[in-house]
Amino acid sequence: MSANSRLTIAAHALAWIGLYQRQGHEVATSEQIATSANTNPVVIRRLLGELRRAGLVESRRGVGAGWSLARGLESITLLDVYEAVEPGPLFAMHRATPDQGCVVGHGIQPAMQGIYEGIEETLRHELARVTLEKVLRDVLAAPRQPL
Amino acid sequence: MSANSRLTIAAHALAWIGLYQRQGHEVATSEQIATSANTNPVVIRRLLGELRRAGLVESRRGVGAGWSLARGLESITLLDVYEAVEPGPLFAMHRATPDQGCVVGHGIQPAMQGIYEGIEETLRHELARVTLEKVLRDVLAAPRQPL
DNA sequence: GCTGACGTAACTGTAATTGTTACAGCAGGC
DNA sequence: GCCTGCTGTAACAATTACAGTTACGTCAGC
Repeated sequence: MSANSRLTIAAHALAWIGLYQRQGHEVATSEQIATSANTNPVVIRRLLGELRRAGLVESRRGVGAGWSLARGLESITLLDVYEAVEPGPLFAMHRATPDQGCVVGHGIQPAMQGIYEGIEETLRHELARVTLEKVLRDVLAAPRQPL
Repeated sequence: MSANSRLTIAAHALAWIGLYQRQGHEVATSEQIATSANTNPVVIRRLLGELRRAGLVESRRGVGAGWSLARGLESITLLDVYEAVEPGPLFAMHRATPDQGCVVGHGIQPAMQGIYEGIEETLRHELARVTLEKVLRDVLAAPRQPL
C-alpha cells in the first residue's frame, strides 16, 4: 500500500519526550529526537507541529526552547496520533468516476464507501485502545542487547 | 496515507464478472470491465492476474477468451482480495534503523511491531466478514438515477 | 492461417513521502 | 542591546508507488 512511517515516528517522538521528562528534563529538542529516530530534525519538527495542532504537545521558542507533552502519556492514544498525522482514508475509490450507465459502475462507490467506513471505524477503535503509556512500557520491555 | 484503489477496482471487477455470469454469459473481457471501471484494460488484466494467482478467477485464451470466477461470490471475501492484491503491511517502520544506543531507539521497533500486528489482525478479521456476494448486493441496492 | 483477447514488458505522468538546506523569528542570558 | 540556540517554515531534490498507455508475443478455436 506504500505505507508510510508517520505514525511510527510520531509515536517514537512522543515516547522519547515522555521518557525524557520522567528523567527530570523540561523540554526535548528536535535534534535529540531526530538522533534517536535516525532522521532529520526538520522531519521531527514537521510531525510535532501536527501533534501540537492536535493539542498533544507544546513547544517553546527562544533560549531553552524545545518540546514538551501537553498531556500525560496515559491520556494519549494511538488514535489521537493517527488522526493528527494521517488525514486521508485507508482505501481509495476509483481515480476516474466509473461508468454511471453500468449497474455495477453506478453502485460500486456507495457500496464500497459504506463497507470501508465500517472497517475504518473498527481500525479507529483498535488504535484508541493503545495508549502511549503502553507504547513506552513495551519499548522499555524490549530485551537489552548484551555487551 | 497515499491509499491506493487496488482493492476497490479488484472488488469492482469481481462483482462485474459475477453479475455478468448470472446473466448467462460464460466469460467477461478485460475490455468490458475496464469500460465499467473507467480505466485501462491492462490495469484490469494486471489485477485479475493477481486474483488468478490467488485462485479466485480463471482466464481462457484463444477465441472466446476472457475471465470467469473460480469460486462463487459468496465464498470470496474482501480478505481474499486484499491478500491477493496488497502485499505490504499497513504501517511502516523507520526508514533508517533508529539509534540502538538509545533506549527508545532500541525498543521502539519491536514495540510497534507487536502493536501493529494486533491491529492488522483485527483488520483482516473485518475484511473476512464481507463477502463479494454482499458487495454485489450493496451495489444493486444503490438508488437508481431518475431519468 | 485469421481473429480476438490474454499476458507482460516497458515507458510515462503524477503524487506522496522523506531528506536536506536555508533562513527568518523568538526569548532569555550576558 | 546583542548573542545564542532552537523553533517554524519554505523550497527543493531523491526516491518510490500507482495508474495509465503503447506495443507485441501468445494462445485457441473457427
